[in-house]
Amino acid sequence: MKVLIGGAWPYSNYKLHLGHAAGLIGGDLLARYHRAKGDDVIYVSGSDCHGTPITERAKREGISPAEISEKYHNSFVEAFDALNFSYDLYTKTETDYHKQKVMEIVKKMYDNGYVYEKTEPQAFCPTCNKFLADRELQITCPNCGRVTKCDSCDCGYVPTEKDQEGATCTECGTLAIKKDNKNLYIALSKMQPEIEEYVAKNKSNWRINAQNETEKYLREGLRDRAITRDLNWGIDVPIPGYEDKKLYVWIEAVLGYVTACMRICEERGLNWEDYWKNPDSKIYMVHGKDNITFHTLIFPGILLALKDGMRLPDIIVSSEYLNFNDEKISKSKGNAKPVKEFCDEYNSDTVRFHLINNGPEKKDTSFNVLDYVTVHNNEITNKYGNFVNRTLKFKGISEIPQGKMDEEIKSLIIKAYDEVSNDIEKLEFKEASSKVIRLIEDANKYYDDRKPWVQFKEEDKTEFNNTIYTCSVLIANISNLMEPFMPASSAKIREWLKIEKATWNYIEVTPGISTENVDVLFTKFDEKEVIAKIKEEAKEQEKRRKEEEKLQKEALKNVQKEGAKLEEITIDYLDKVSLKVAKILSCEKVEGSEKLYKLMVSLGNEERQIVSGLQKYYKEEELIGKKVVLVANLKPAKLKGVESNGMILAAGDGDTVKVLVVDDAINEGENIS
RNA sequence: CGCGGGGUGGAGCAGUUGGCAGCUCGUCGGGCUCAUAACCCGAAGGUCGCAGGUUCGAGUCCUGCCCCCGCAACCA
Repeated sequence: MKVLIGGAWPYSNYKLHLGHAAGLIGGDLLARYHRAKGDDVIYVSGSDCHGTPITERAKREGISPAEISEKYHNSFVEAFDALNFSYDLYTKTETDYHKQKVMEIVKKMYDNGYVYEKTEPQAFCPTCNKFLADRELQITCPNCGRVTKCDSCDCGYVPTEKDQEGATCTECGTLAIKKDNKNLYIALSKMQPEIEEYVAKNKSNWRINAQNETEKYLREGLRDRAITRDLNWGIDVPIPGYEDKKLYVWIEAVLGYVTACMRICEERGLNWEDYWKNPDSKIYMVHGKDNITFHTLIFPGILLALKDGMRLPDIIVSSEYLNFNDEKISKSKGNAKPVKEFCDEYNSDTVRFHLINNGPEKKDTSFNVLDYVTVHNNEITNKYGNFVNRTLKFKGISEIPQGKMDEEIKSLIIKAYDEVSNDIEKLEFKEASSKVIRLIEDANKYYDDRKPWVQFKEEDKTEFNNTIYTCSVLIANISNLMEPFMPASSAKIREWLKIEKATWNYIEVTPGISTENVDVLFTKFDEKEVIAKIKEEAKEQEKRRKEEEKLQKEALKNVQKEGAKLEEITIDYLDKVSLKVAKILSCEKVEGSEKLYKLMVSLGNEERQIVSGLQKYYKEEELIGKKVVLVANLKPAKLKGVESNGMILAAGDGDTVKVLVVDDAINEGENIS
């Protein structure tokens, strides 16, 4: 059978962390499993190199987007190597091959009438002279009051269309305006019936989350989506009139599954259509839950729009999210553990195992370093590693003896192949890995029941030989069964037992093979050291977090300071601000605050309560009687639980701050303009 | 009422079509000595978030409530 496995294309804007690996490891597991079964497997992925976040990062770091994406592409390659991923091709979207093929495909969609042009108003920055994506627009979050980008706020709020009023350009701070913009759209709505049919036919082979998420969007009705973006970094739009735009990353990145397959087939003299247009092939897509609809709706939509018999993904392996030490993995928390570093520090085989056995298959799970170490020490090293060692390094033997295989154990092994197979094909990888561990437990039980250390001392060594031979056969087969989960240790065993390659069927070993070279499979970690290390890291993380916060605060201050200077505003903008002369009538400290004063001010015909942070700079009596400038139409706010209905203007550098005092000749309540 | 997932012995989880509540770690007791103080056997420990309902029988189905978490389309 032909099997194509597409691992999600990581976005080359950060280092690959354990959360990403948890979502992708299933792909390698499937690839190794199908190869062992003798299927023709092509397993592809690559780095997603284009899109806005990369251009932003490039600008920030003062280098080109190409350099940024290349840097992270290389770090991905290292990370996947560290985890022993067995891609047939790991490429990137920034290759001429990919770009060329994508342009051909998009042209075809256009010619087939599934891509059309539409003009809609979009946010535009007059200063930068460009259209802005949501993430390039900045507003004050109506939910938490912090400055945020328009795609989503850290507090979890997602700004609506309406919140975008008054949004400014993140680049230069200019107020964004609406301007008509012409884009190409993919006509997903037109393909709804076909996509529905596809989903209905295949969803039973998908993880539940993919089924639910996909059906939700189908119920709401598919919307056509823009496939072009106002960027200068990406793949050219192969349609005249779009020379200043690029293709949307999600459209071209998912096509990577096709272009990468084409390319590796070309290299190996195979026909890519055997995988993509063959009714008997099988296509797996492996990714995290945030990727679901791109793989179950948009990608099938693209393939359908080609109208040339492309096979749609059969099996969707979408995982939930992995937390790290019970915290959500995030850059701001600084706990995004890079895969490469973690594998170097610990053991890549058992990291893989833990990512699978404790993986976010059906719901979010947490990767806890201490749990990992427990699994590495107790489950893997003690049960598996020690079984190998107590068998092949039995005191007094130097080769695998001639013996008779225990029939009961043999049938147990054959059953294990069946069951593990079954679980893997049902996408229940956790259960599959547990079944292998159970076989190892049975192996240890068998060993203990047979008591080879007693048999060894008897005159007739036949029973002893049978025991050790049976256990050696167990080891050989366990190495096969473990191949999808822990390939490095399986490869070691194959080398010791002179087994050519991993296969998915019962095998026996050749008696007489020397066990001289056999070494320990896994070494344990010292739990105390690990705990100390975790504490140390937590400390550093906290430190980094604080520094980060400080930097952010300062940056924000600077933006606020310079923002007014940089941004030119019109007179009507100023008219929105009501400045009035106010006389301070009374002043007292706000209870429990070292900064705040509660003031009563007079505006002539009304009195107001204002809370102001002047405690450090004035004594109460110094303020009373002063005529100051008040922002009178500021939205009321509660500071330390005390309501404030305005803001007194002051200036200073932080050490000395003085309020702006108005000439005594001006009456309180007068407008300032 | 935006959508979805979850709440099961100290910890982390499994429980498919309703039929005596399981697994791993940890704890306690025992055995063994080939092995990386490892392996094997046994025990303690849960009113399955709360309340109600359907049923001969509910962790499992229905209703209401409480709590935690994730996602929310021009953002990878």
